[in-house]
Amino acid sequence: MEGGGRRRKRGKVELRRIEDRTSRQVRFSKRRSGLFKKAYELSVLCDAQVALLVFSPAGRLYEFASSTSSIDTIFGRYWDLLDTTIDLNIEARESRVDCNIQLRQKEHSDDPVPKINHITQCVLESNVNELNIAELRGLEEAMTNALTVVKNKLMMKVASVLPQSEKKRKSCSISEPRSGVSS
Amino acid sequence: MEGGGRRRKRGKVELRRIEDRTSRQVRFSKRRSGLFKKAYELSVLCDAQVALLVFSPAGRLYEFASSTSSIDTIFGRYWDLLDTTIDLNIEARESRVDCNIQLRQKEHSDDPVPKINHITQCVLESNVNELNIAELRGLEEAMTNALTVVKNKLMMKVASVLPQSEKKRKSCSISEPRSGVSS
DNA sequence: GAGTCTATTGTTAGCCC
DNA sequence: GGGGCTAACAATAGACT
Repeated sequence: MEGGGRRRKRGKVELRRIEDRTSRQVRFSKRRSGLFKKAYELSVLCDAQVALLVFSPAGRLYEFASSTSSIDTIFGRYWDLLDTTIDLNIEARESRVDCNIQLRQKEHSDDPVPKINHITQCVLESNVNELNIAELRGLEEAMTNALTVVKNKLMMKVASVLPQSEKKRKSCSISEPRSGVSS
Repeated sequence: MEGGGRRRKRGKVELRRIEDRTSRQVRFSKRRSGLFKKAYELSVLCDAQVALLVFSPAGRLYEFASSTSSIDTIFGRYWDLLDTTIDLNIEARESRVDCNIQLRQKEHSDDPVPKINHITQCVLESNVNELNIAELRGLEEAMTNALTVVKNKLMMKVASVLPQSEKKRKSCSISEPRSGVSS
């Protein structure tokens, strides 16, 4: 078996991106299956609701949801917990940009201890035309995050009023094409 | 070490719900941290986008998102792969709802500054959870437009400070990493 | 790519505090 | 609830098919 000496020397795993493309792909495949197995075990053993989304570097989607739920259900529950307030005040002519985005987790009935998940704050003060690069980056990121939240809220809201039979229909649309599951 | 005999006899893990409440809670806590660690390692080692949501039986939420993204972003990407036209369908059904935010937006489509100003009117102090579908759609569009303006400003700003020889290259964006393993 | 093998590292069950 | 300990299991890196 071993032929010419020991076959390997593993060494501890360094926690950084694997540079070699092939090796990274192999690692991804193996660790992904391990991760999904762990997620499954947690959901069964401990009766937990688990939703897991993984996009490979190539853009392929892998998903898991604990058996009693769907991904949409679990993420919807997540969003229901977020008490989202977006206070976006931009007055370009007044030379002032003020962007404040907060995502808070509401109290859960079973758990009286409120937990703050995210507090993203971006307060910039100047004309949008006079913002420096760092400020523009901050504003861009804050607005991107806020926009994503709005989109997701919208989707959940829309889905909640659609007939069940239409919720999962994938159809052509005006959205730009994306890379995705090709299988 | 073994003192008065061996301390335990583990046996293989049975894949079924742990009945004892305390034991299940302890298992959940330990396995959850293990799962999140695995998710983190996968995202770093293999450069994958990972979103993980776990609800404990008690209803407490635990979440993880790979450092370059947020849960909202990753789930939005997931949704984009599946349900790109739901909002269009519902728009037709709900067309009787007045989308005045959207309409006002379009009046100024040639001038970015008034666009941004309109966000003030649309979003100021609004609670996203309480918006209806039409309002969410208007908000989405307004924010998308404003974000485009910010991105363009940023691009121009970056170009203006680049050395002449690099101006023709598309500049890479430097986004700072976020918190890694959430616990 | 995916599957097999095995030495090695990594995880965790059952205790304790 | 959380943290530490250690032995018993489990996951997996590297090599090969």
